[in-house]
Amino acid sequence: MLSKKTKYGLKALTYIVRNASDVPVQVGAIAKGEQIPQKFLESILLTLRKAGILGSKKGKYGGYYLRKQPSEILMTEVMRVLEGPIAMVPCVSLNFYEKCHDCPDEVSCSVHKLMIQVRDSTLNVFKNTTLADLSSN
Amino acid sequence: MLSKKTKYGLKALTYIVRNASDVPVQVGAIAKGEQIPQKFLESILLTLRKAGILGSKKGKYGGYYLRKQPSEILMTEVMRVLEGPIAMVPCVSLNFYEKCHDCPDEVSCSVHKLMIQVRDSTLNVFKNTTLADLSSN
DNA sequence: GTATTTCCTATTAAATCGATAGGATTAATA
DNA sequence: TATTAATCCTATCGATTTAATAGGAAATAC
Repeated sequence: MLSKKTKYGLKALTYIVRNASDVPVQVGAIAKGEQIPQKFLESILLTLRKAGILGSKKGKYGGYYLRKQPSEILMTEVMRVLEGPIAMVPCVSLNFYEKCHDCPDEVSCSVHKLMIQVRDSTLNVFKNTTLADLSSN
Repeated sequence: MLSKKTKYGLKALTYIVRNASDVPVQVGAIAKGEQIPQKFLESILLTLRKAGILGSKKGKYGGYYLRKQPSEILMTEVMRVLEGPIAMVPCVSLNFYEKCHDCPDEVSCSVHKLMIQVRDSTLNVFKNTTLADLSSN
């Protein structure tokens, strides 16, 4: 299941793309426009800022803005920041690899083989989709 | 994340394929061979039996066996029984569809579009993989 | 009839998720 | 400089889900 965090994060990002102007987009506006609990959204945008995807400005007329062009923000990056590993098991994760201890041998593991295929096919979608694609109608 | 339930279930199924004979395969043997807590495994195999994937025999020399040929058991079926929906959000699920209430319009939802692509690519893997594929070395 | 195995229900401990609370920090502007 | 408005930060909480365990009922081989 996609977490609410990720879902809200994606919606917020597209909202920012669609409402970008010379002043940053405020959390309150996004929360209202996308039906997201504001305090929850605050923490999500903070995560995206710390990951370098968003920039922010404090104080009056402050808010959030994109650090890169929408067409340069890949879903691989966004999903890893918000949702964590793209792979369904740590032992096939490219960015969050972990050996699984209940598995004597990865190569012969049936689950391993299947999950590599799932990872690759999902990865293929994410690396060919940018925030610009998401934001277009 | 893939649940332990699904992981154990897949391992158990391949164990049954690899150790099939004229007598059913016992839970204890699978648990030992695949390092799975036996009581937990019992409930998983019960789920697979109720779904029609496994058959069972009670009492001495009882155990579990496949109801179909390994090559006829698709991962789509197994995954839906063990893990539930293949889609990451209910609003793009083929077998477990649910409207999402925080979304005024599915067609224009950016998350929706992306998740349909992920669903289709994952589905493509599962429908082209059988238990026989998993069980071969 | 006894041992062995699956079947069934209930419970529990731990982890995760979604959300909230309350205030600290920063910046615009009157 | 005081006020207002926004992000920033930490902590916490309740609900849900997950992984696992417990205990015994039902069926079957011998």
